[in-house]
This record gives sequence, structure tokens and C-alpha cells, in this order.
Amino acid sequence: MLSKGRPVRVRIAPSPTGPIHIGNMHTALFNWLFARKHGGSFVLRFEDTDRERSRPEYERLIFNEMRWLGLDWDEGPDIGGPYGPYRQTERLDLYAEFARRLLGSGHVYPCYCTPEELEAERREAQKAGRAYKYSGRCRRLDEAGRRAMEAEGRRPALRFAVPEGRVVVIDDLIRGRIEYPTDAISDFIIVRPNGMPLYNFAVVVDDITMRISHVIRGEGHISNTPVQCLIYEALGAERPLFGHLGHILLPTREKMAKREGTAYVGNYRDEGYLPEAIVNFMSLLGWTPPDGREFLTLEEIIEEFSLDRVTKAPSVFDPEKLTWMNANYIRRMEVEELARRCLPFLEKAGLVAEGLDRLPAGAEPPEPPEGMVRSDFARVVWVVSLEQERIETLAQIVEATEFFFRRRIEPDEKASKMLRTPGVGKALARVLEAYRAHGDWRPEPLEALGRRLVEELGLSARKLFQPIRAAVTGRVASPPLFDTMAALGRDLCLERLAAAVEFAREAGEETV
RNA sequence: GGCCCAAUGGUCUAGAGGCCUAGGACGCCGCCCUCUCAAGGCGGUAACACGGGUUCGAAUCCCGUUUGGGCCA
Repeated sequence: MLSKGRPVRVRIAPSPTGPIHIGNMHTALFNWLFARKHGGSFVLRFEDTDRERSRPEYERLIFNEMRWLGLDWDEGPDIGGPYGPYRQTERLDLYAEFARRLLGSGHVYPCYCTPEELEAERREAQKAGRAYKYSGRCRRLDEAGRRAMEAEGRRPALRFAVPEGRVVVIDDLIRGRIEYPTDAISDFIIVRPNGMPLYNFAVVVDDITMRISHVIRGEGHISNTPVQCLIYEALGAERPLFGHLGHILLPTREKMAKREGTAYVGNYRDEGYLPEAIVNFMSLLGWTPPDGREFLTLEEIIEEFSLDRVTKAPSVFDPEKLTWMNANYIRRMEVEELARRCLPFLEKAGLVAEGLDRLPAGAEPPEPPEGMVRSDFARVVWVVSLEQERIETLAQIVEATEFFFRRRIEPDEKASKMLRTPGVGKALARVLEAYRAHGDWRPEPLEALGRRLVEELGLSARKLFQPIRAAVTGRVASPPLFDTMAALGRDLCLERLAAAVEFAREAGEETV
């Protein structure tokens, strides 16, 4: 698999024309894994020849998201490297030079055909029911003919003279042998009349000059490969080894396309997916470790990674399974770490003051945001620990823990209904009285008292604890009641119990 | 239209001729645990696209069909 002792050098070459989606990231990941596995180099370069749509801010976005996922590169537009520059727009001289070489060696010829003339050819082929191939008119032009064309003021494109009757053989690292007859390939353009190189030509020049040893990319490029092989050959360059990955499909079975919106890496970050979960999950799209493990650290994935175990078929990106995996990562995480990662979401929602985790030890916690209770980092850790196994994404921490931070709460619909249930007001009044007289706000004593009240009132635990839960959290589902009450603190609990008694009483009066 | 690639449950996959009455995971359903919600435990649902070969034997090899996808146009 390793190419004749050449150092392993792989690359990804995104276009900075938009946010980067899961499909691109998957290709990047597999290249990165391959490089790290074999102690090679991972090169990042930009295909920014679409000047209309390429933007520096998208370059920065790509840098950030790759870094966020932990995919670092050894050479790239930002850090440079021995084979730069790493943007196609900065390599135009190079393409021109290689084009001249090909022209000199006769592998390429100037083509003066206008778009109209080509269109006519195409229509004719269609009418005759033949596959369209360029007629080769300009290939047969002699020096005089060329001069005549030039005299008309025509500017030539450069067209590759595809050899006839040959078969290009590609030993794909993932798919095995692929054979491609050259007769099916039309003489293709490598440089436009305006001097801009075309994709297949530019990649080959880039890959040659950057000493790329393995080209690992999506299966969409399989049919570009023979064309590229022809260029390598004409240039007398050793070609890299190719490996074509199955595409990553959206749940709708559509191919991921840029500007699609749904499967951007950034969206998943904003929703509170962990980079390690995303990377782990993506590594399992089209690959499995020999022992079938599903939870692997980056180091373990690198250790086990091999192109031999990559599948050929396309795979559907299932957000539900990603969510499940993310939830697992959340549960396995140290609470403090989890709390630290949740903090930005809580801050953004205005539930806690900024920078609680950066406060010096023993410092007074800062003023809370409007309407919130004062919290320090320890309290956030406590609260987060209670929801740790109940959230699937970091962003869910906001909705899950809101009631711990707000001074006042409104019972939601189900909780309101619970509090309006006949008899509840009276029971809660007794509960309020009992807890007012109670001082030890640790969970166990709170529960002991709760159980005594169950006895005293002759209710089931459920029938008493649910109303208490509704009173202190405003909802009918929460972490275990007495843990919740402990974290809420005595003042908030008593306040809310009192408010609930009032709420139940008013409701009772209305119905009487 | 031509060429190329692919094909195991709804999804990710294991499987490299007998170990397969096809294994695991997500999802879904049920049960247990339980103060609610989760988590966890246990169980269940569901697949080798089709047709021909090759072989004593095929999910695995070959051919064709179908379906999906890609590139060129």
C-alpha cells in the first residue's frame, strides 16, 4: 500500500466557498487518519479559482472547524510549508509552466473552436445517437491553419490529445482494479482561452508539485482519475496511489451538497455536539475497527485505521445515532469538564454570569444576570451533575437546568394541571409547613422528611412527590426530587412551595 | 445517451466458500428497576435486491438484470 518507499503525503483541497459539511469533513478525517497512521504529512490547500464565490472568511471557517475537530495539518495556506503556495490562485504561473511543457511535448494542442461550434458538434452527435466526443478538428490543424485561426483573432484553449485504443488501469486502494478505455474519453481542455486552468489539470499539477503520495477522496472522482492519469503520464510524473471513498449521504439519501444547510459541521457545534463524538461517529461511516468497537479515542482510531477496512458503498449520515453517541460521551465525561463545556451555553442563555470557571479560588461570585440567582462554578457543576445523564447535547443543558437559575418560575402546562388537582393545595401546605421547620438541606434528610410526610398524609410516594416536584421545578420531570431540592437550596424551595400553595388555592377557589 | 462505481434489516455495519437457523450498534416495541424523566438491565421487531451459473457446499466467486449514485455530454 505504501507507494514504493515514497514518504506518505496526503491532502485535502476544499474550496473556500461556504461552510464545510460533514461529507468534506469525512474525507478530511480519513486523509488525516491515514497520514497520522503512517507518520506522513497532511496537507491543506485551497481550490479558490472560483473567485466569485471564494472568501477569506470561509478559509478561516475551515481552519476553525478542522482545528475544533482536532484535525491538524502539517502544511497549509496559514502555516506555509516547503511546497507552497497553498492556494491555487497563487499558483497560476505553475500551471502555465506545466501547460507550456505539455504543449512543447505535443501532448496538448491549441483548440480554436468557439462555444457555438462545439455546441453544433454536440447537437449533431446527439441527433445521430452517438456519445459526444470532440471531433478533434483542431488536433489536425497544421501550422498554417493555426496562423489562420490566430489571424481571425481567435484565442485558443489548450486541449489534451487523448491517446487512442488504450486502457488506463487504476489499482484503487479501496476498490481494487478499475479499467478505463481511453476511447471513451474525449480530448479535454486543460486551460481555457483566458488562461485559467481546469480542475483536472490543476489538481494534477498541485499533487505532483506537492509530492502527494496517496489521493484519498470521494467516489465522485473515480471518473476523473483516468483523465488525471493521462496527464501524469504526459508529464512523465509518477502518479500517486488512489483510494476512493463512498459518499456520505443525507438521511434523504441525497448527496451532501454545499449550500445545503443541514449537515454543516458548525451547526453541530452550535447544537452542543462534542468534537470527539463527531469524529468518532464519522470514523465509523465507511470504516470499522477489526474488533467492532464503537467507542474509540482519536489515538485508538489512528492505531486501528487501515484502508483495507474501508467499505465501498455510500453511507447515510444518521443524526440520531450521532446524538446517541454524543449523549454517551456526555455521560462518560468528568462533571467538571462537562460543566466547563456547558458554561458557554448557559452564559449565552443569560442564566449565569460570564467566566465563572475563571474566577480565582475563594473569590466572591459576580452579580448574576437579571432575574437569576447567584451562582458560582461549584453550583454549576452540581446542577450539571444532576442533568448529566439527561441531556444528549450541550445545548440541552439550558432547557434542562433553567429552573435552577431563575429566581421565579412559571409552572408549565402539565405542572399547572398537577397543582390544580384537588387536594394538592392542602397537601402542599402541610409540606411547606414541615420543610419550613426543617433545616438540614442535604438530600437524605430531605427525603427522610418527605417519606414521613407520605406516611402522615396517607399518600403514595408518587402522589406526594410529583406535586412537590411541580411546585419546586415547575415541571413534572426532573432529576431525583431531593437531589434537586438540595441543589435548589432552602430559600428557593420554600419560596416556590409557598407560591404553589397559593397557586393551588386560587385554582381551587375558581372551581368552587 | 456513453462510460464508471456500488448493492447485508429503516440506518451504520460484521462477514474475505463450510464457524451463518447471518453477528453487533442506532432506532422502534415490551418488561424490570423507580418519586417523575432519564440512565441502566433483560427481551423482541427487522436484512444477504433479483435471475442464472461455478462448487459437494455461496451473503461470500463469475455473468446478466434491477435499483441507486457519479463523471462526461
